[in-house]
Amino acid sequence: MRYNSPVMEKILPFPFRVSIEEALTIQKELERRISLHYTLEDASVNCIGGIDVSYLKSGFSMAVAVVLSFPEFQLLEVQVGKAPASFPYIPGFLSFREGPAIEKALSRIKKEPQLWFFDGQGIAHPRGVGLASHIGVLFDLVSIGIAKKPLIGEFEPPPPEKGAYSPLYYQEKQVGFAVRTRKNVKPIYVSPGHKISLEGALRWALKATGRYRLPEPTRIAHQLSQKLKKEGQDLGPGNTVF
DNA sequence: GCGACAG
DNA sequence: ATCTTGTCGC
Repeated sequence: MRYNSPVMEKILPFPFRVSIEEALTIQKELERRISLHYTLEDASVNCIGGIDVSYLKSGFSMAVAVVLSFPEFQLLEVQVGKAPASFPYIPGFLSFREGPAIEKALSRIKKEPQLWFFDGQGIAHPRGVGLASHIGVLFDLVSIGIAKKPLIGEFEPPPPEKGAYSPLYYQEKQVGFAVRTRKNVKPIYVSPGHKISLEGALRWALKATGRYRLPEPTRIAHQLSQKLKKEGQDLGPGNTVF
């Protein structure tokens, strides 16, 4: 796992530890590098990844990255990354709070999934660069944003049937979809992160969904994240920044 | 100014 | 996200 060098030339050496002003500049730089072109070869996708972040009493954030086989959804790899949660949570700047831990977890992944799922927005963001897009461009990954709640935009509630969806618009443009992954259950908000199209993101979000509201990658990552935290995993595969 | 506001 | 138990319903 390495940084997308062209991007890093612009935002090294501290991609996440920045001021709001610098964060805005970085987001602008990353946004222009987002690709919404679908390049995945569906038949060759046999591995998908998911990342979720939880917070520890210690003030650290812990990111859990999981790799699942596709379409079996068997757990193939788990990596953990911890870092001080120094940047505060500010809607529109989540990447800067969770980025450090995510970078740690991603850097330890050995098996490379063809597609990554993030718990947050992709391009459905005030400046078009949500968590999935931000990390996607930074690490040159194909990514999709899977959010449990909308951040921006307008949409009509999709029909209460499993698989139903409606477009999510923001400033005249479609930036994602409100998707009903289960009958009579609240929808999730799907938007492309990087190197994938709107339709591709929608299709893969549904293909990666099993019997639960959330797609398997982020669902499993979240489940493990909560489990590891509860068991006080201050040891294990995860180390610390600094 | 008021309300909204991923995790 | 996090603080927190049981409980109603598909």
